[in-house]
Amino acid sequence: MEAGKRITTRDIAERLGLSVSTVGRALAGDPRISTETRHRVEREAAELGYVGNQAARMMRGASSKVIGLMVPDVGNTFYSTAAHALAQCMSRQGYQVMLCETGDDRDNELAQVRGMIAGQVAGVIVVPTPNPRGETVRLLRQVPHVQLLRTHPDLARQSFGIDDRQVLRDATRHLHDLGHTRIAYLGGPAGLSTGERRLAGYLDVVGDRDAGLVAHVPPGSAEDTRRELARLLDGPDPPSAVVAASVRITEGVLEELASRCVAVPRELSVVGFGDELGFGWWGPGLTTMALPVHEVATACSMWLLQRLRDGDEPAPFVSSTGGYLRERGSTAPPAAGR
Amino acid sequence: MEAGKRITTRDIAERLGLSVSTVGRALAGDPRISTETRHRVEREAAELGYVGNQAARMMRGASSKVIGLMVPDVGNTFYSTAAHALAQCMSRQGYQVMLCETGDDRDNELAQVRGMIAGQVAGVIVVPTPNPRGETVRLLRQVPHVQLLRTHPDLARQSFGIDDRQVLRDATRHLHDLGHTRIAYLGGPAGLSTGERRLAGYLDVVGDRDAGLVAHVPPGSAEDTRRELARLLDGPDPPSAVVAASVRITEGVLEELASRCVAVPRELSVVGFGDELGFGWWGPGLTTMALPVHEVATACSMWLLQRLRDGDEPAPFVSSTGGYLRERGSTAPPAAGR
DNA sequence: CTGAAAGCGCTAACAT
DNA sequence: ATGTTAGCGCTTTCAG
Repeated sequence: MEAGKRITTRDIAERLGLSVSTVGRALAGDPRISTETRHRVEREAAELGYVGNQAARMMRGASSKVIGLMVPDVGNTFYSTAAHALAQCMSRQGYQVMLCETGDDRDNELAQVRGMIAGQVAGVIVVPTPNPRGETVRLLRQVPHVQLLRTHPDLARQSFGIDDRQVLRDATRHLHDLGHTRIAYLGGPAGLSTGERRLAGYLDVVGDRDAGLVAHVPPGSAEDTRRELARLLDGPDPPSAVVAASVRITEGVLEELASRCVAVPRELSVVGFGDELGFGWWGPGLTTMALPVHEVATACSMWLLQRLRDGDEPAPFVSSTGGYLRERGSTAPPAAGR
Repeated sequence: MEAGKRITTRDIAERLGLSVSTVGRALAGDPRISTETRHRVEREAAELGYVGNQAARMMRGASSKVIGLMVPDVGNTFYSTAAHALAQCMSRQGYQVMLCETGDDRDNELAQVRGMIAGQVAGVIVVPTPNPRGETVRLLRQVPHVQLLRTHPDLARQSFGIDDRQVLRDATRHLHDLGHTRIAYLGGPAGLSTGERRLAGYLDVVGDRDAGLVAHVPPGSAEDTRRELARLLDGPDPPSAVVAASVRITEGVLEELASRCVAVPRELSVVGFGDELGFGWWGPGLTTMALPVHEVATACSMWLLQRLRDGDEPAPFVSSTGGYLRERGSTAPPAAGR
């Protein structure tokens, strides 16, 4: 299938009876090279399909034009949206994206970081796992990086995220304002920076009153979400409303409610997290918090690229963008009987 | 933020009073090195946070442990599903994924290929654009690669895809068997290998009878799909059923039908392409063709990794996996009046 | 304007 | 069991 050997500057030099340095200079557009020689070189290079060897350039200290992106799972639209935004920004500026999935596992995360460092990435955009290994932190510190969506205190002091607390506060307040007093919260496992802020936003509105209605769902499986929701609904004194605190959890909630044929919003009001495609079709239309993931990811990559260009030590910087409520049909005042 | 200098074998060697080759051999687990020395080296390496320089290794002929993945758009769940499958396979085998978006633009595609070749990827998994540039083809041929989901005749003779023709034949037959005689087809632009096969599958069932009901939608925008569908529905003698021939088009169809409040399946039956999250929630539940994208992508990456391991020239090989009909509520026999 | 040579970090052949 | 040397492809002095 492939021709094995790659064309090098030396191939071009020999074929033209020049030295490698002349060829190299011509290709680099060095003004000292005569226009005619430069053209000959360029033509030959195009002819042979020459592509420079990035590894060799990097050994000479060139930066790599590769940005590492570490996300828990690109299968999750939350992160594939971010990956898409990044890929666009990066390619526009001549950078490439090295995609790494951590699966939210710290050892996996470390292995991936090792790979990126070994591959000499120019910078890293990381959605850190809840509790990264010390070595992961040390390695990441060797390279310009920025945190996306989640933050861990030991990593870069620069981060771009969603204002998780505001998002959940607004979601919860919407239900509160409708008159709900038993609002259940379905969130991710404890220990995640975002999870804590989302819970705080919820508690901002309900106080400690509904502590019994807070459920922490293990990550990953939709089944867990469905089970937790079922537990809440089947328990004594069930909630009249539910807020979901992640995209995955929202999906699980929607599936469970659809399969149980719960009458939304008559029996139960629901507010989702994120506005994925299809949320508008669900039942009466899902009222949900729309999140600017694409915009945040774009800003994040712009910032990193700029920082790579400047080269200087950046000041601590935390960007936190809010979401907004998109009202559809899944919320209403609680039924009279409750 | 970062400590600038990376630790090299030489740093370790100097600190331990050894030569670089001894250090290199110790790190590589060469049996000639005494266990004690090896331990000293390993400890020091761990201490300093040594990570080998992949660029230097590659200059010595080592392969890069990086697989390039070229897709039109990771924002499309069709491809993010594939990316997820790949990332999992690859990381399990110690490989990394370089993610490239072509945006279905051939010049962009060429630029991305250049970047991958320059970066010395070990192999490439490509979803080719409809009409790649000659240079793109020449460059890809220099490196082990395989085609995913789409195929272009000038690229690798190895490909993993969906049996597009069967998928659309089954979708259309389902409507035909229900008694529909005016079945509209909404597909991608002409020129794409998959588009032609999907259209062929449709025509296998309807013959040339419904040629007036075939609409080609430009890629990318949901608006185009909605407009084409509107044109068909508002035209004289409108269809009693619609088949969609891509995920994006399916999404556009669902949005348009929802916003028009078309009574599905009473006024119009619909069969979708792919079974994305939320398709089951839409209206009466979307009857659709479920596609094994994850499985196909997994098989594809396994094959490529195996091929890299073997090193030998592979035989032409085309894998084409079928989909199956998932019946939900959006299809029914045509209304009496039609 | 162009050529010769050194060196980036690593490994493999060739010495001890 | 360890050290020395050469060279991968490229850029960058330093010499013409």
